[in-house]
Amino acid sequence: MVRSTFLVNAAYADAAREHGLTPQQGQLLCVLMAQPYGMGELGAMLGLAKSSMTGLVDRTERNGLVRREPDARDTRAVRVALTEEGGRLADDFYADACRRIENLAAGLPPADKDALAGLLGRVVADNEAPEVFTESTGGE
Amino acid sequence: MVRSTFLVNAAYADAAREHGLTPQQGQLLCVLMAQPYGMGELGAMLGLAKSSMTGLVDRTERNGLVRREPDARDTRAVRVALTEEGGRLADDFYADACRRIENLAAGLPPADKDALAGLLGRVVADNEAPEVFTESTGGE
DNA sequence: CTTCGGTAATTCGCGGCACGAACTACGCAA
DNA sequence: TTGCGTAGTTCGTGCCGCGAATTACCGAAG
Repeated sequence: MVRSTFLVNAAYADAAREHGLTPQQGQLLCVLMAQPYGMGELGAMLGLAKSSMTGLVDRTERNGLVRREPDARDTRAVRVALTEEGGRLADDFYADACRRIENLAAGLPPADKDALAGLLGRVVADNEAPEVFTESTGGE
Repeated sequence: MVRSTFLVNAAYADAAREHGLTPQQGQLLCVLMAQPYGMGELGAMLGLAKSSMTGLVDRTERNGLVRREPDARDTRAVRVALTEEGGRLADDFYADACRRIENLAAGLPPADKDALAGLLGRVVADNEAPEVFTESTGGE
């Protein structure tokens, strides 16, 4: 259902706005919660061109949420890391976004919520790691 | 699951791009498949400010997909309608987008697909028409 | 009829977002 | 050393979304 996607999108965007973030900047912060990454890695993870990343990191850096650090192993490369403030905001935003999305399913009985989570998890798993081992379904 | 939303978004965006549309223009076409609407109505349906609609309709009109028609009852108002070409494209795009999204669940057995559709439908129904009749669940 | 508040849409200026092409600067191997 | 590949940036373009101000009209109240 496409419409359920709109709901999630809207909930996500609302959560971001309420924390003074754009959805993209929020996503960036969430990715960086785990660990710092290089620009190229971030682009791959978020599905963006390198040139798009520069701007996104620029804006987020200007807001004091992330920092560019030199990579010890590679003079060319850069590690993007959360600042103190960025880390706090990321935690808050992440929790809030989860809460809101959880809330969308509030009308469902717990068993159905579990079922839904399980099904969506399967869909994600099926689509997240394709490419390899396309044995029987002559894909492309 | 937020990630399933990304998948749907990506599938939708891909479908749009392949038909030479932006996601927003694709959405506009889909809404107009049913019938023409005024600018204000469209803004409400798509969750956009009126000033945002003007530009979106401008660009889509420039591509020859929609047309502004005067409203017989109200000289101020405008009806936005699909052109011939826009109608064809809307049909194609809509079918394609549905196919792609359907495909995301291809790895699930039919029974699970039905279950998923049912659950998501409930979530949508619960969230689409709130506001009224919040009787027992002291909502908000 | 005139006045006047509300409404439909547009215009303007701003900023975010995404892209590709061109460029810099470095890593690395031949 | 030469030269290819890679990490990031810059630049120019276009889409998108917003709020504030503006234009033009509707409709009701006086």
